[in-house]
Amino acid sequence: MIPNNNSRKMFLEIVKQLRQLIHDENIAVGGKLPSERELAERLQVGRSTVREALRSLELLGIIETRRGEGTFLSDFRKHQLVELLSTFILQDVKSKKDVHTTMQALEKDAIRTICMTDVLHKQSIWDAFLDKLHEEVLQEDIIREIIIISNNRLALKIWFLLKQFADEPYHSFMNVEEKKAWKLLLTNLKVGNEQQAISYYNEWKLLTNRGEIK
Amino acid sequence: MIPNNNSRKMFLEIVKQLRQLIHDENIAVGGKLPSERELAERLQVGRSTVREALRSLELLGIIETRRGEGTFLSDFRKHQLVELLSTFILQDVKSKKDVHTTMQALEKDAIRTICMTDVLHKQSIWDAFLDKLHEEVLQEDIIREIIIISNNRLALKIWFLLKQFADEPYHSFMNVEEKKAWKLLLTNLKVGNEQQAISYYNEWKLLTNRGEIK
DNA sequence: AACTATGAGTGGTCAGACCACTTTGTAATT
DNA sequence: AATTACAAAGTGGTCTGACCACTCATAGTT
Repeated sequence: MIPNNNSRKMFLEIVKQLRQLIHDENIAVGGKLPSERELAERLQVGRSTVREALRSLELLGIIETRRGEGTFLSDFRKHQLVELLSTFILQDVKSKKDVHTTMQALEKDAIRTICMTDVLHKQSIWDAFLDKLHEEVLQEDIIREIIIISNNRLALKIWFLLKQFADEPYHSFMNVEEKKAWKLLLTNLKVGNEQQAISYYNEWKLLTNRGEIK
Repeated sequence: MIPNNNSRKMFLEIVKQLRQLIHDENIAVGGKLPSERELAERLQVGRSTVREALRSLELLGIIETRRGEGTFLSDFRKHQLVELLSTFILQDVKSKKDVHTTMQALEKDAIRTICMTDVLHKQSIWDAFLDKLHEEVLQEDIIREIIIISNNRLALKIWFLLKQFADEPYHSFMNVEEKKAWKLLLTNLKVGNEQQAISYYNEWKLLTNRGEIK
């Protein structure tokens, strides 16, 4: 229960336990964490050790501290940590390509899952999406909805994380051709035609890659 | 020169200065940084403040510390962020089913990618794998190889991470039936027959889920 | 009722003390 | 002379206690 062995790095253990604590106490974004002194006592470590863990999470943008007030869980999906880290990490083209490839894997799987599940593709929501195509619609909005409906929250979260590293097609509006591909995709989706749906997905992907040189 | 104002967050300043120091002294990857005590004196701050900055960089994977030896600049291209953030993301995902589903999405995509790419499926390595099936072989070993060959390092990283949360089929050896399914899978894989390969993949998945109640 | 002062609570920083571990140099042994 | 054993120095890991600066609620004053 108490891994206070010396060989292990205690501050990493505290990071782990903080994660657990946030989950157990159901602390929401913006919520307040226990004070450093209280954490030290509860976790049976010195305050400096707690601080090392907290400072690490702060640099990551996971928490936010305000002197005199306390430590708060922050919305790390927004903050600039992605920019900070991307300068170190996903620099080379190969990595960016991996991001897109992996996102496509998740997207296709969502489509396939929906096609194979009666209760999912036989929903009236697809007609609502088809209507939406007459308005201005962002590429990412409709895809996000599809992944949501596929009912894999983990995949959704990973996809959401990756999207912040991906730049190209997701933040733009659809043009006429893309809307056409989506119309065909959705039409096949709502009758559970996996083959055709994936086929039109691939067609859409070819369209969004306009201008990109690989 | 010395921003020891109280309003500013000192440890963030130290992070900045450490980056400057690494640049100025031209410390290469694997090189040694000054000791914590020396840094504290040179930067005119307490050792604990230096440590908070160092621990942050360590959690980011930018530096590496070895007790008794010192602090070293590490290769930050092996990004730790996906692991870190994903573990924080995974906290509120209760269902392990999502983990399995997502892993399967990555696995299937690797198989499909290989089938669709001549240079990948027309490799002699598949014959080597078929030979291996005569020995004791772990489920995860062969899948890992497939994802590696699909040449998406990000997907591999995510898959590897998820595997730590998934216990069921991956850590066990194959039985006779599973080997049979794999044999058929690999046979179709090496001729690029995507449909059949996926089909036998699904068959294998049914086998590994023996005893599991969903 | 509005304002002020005070104190409790919180994060920010520092100094000093051990501990555990690695390396290195030196003394003892062979 | 070579090897071994041991002691010391250096390093990161952790804890403690002490201030400081700041925020906030509240008791007290006007």
